[in-house]
Amino acid sequence: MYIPARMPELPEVETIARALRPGIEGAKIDRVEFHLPRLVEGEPTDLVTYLRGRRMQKLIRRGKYLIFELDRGAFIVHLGMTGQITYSPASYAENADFRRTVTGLQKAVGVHPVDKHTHLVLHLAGGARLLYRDPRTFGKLIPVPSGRWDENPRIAKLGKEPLEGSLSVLAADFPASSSRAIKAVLLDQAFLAGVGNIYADEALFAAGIHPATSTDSLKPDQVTCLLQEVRSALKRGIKNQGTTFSDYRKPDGGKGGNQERLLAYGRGGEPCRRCGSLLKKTVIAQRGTVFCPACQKPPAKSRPVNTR
DNA sequence: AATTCGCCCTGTCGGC
DNA sequence: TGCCGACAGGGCGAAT
Repeated sequence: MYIPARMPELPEVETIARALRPGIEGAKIDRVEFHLPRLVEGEPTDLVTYLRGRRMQKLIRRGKYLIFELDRGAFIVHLGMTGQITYSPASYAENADFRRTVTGLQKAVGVHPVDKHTHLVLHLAGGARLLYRDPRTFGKLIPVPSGRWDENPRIAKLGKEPLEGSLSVLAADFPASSSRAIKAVLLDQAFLAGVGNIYADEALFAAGIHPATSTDSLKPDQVTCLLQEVRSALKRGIKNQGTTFSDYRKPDGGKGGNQERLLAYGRGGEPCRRCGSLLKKTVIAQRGTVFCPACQKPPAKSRPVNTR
C-alpha cells in the first residue's frame, strides 16, 4: 500500500534531506522536465534553463525548507502540504513501463509514481532521477540565482532552529507578552522554524498545556517545559519518520509506526493514552487541534475557542 | 502594531 | 451509484 507522506514538517523534511544527500550531493543535472510554472516563486520562472547543467553541491534543511546549493546559484523547495521528493536510482531509470504501470512498478521498485502530479523531474548524470510530486500544489519552487538563499524573504524571516542551541537560547525568542493562543505561537515560523500542526499538538499534549492558553499567561517553567517537549516531539518524529520513509521506499512492508506513536494529533474522539478521557477536537489558530480535556486543562485566562 | 482572516488547490470522505 | 459540500492546511497578503 502506498502511503504518501503528509504535511511535511521539520522531522519529515530532515528525513528527506538525510535520505537524499548521498545520491545527489555532487550530482549534475543533465536534463529537466517541468510542467507547472505556477509552483515557481521569483525569477527566473524557467526552471528548465535555470537547473539544466547545474551541479548540486550541498543540501541544507532550514525549518521546513530544503535548500539545494548549486555550482551557480541555489534552489529552494518548500513541500507545502503534499509535496514529495523522491530519488530514483539509475537502476530504475530505464524502465519503459514506468509511466503506464505506475502502481505495480512503484510497488516493485519502491519509488513514488510518475503521474499527473509529478511536476518536476531532474535527470541526473548517470541515470538517476530526482522527482518532485505535489497533488495539492501548495509547494513552492524558488530559484535563487545569486546563491544567497539566506536572503530570500521566506528564509530570512524564519526563527531559530528548534533542535539547535540551548533551551534558554530558544526561550529568549519566546513572545512572552503575546496574547495569542500558545498553539498559534508554536506554529509561527518566525518564532521556531519547522514546527507544524502535528508536532505542535504533540508538544502541547506532552507538556499538559491547553492549546488555547493565552501565551502571556504561561509561567516561565511552563515555557521551558513546552520547549523541551517541542524538541522531544521533533526528535521522536525524526526517528519515526525515518522508519516511515524507508517503508516509503519499500512499500511492501507494513505501515509506518509513526501514526501509532502520535498521542494527540489525529486522535480526536479516541481515548487519551495517559488518562483515558476522550480527546477533543476543535479549531485553534485556523487549524484542526486535538487535546485532552483532562490532561490539558484550560487555565482561567484562556482565549475563546474559535469555532470558525 | 498586532492579530485574524481569506485564499490558493485537489483528493478523500460522509451524507443523501 | 453518483453527486456535492465539507474538510485537510502552510504561509502570504489583506482586512480588522
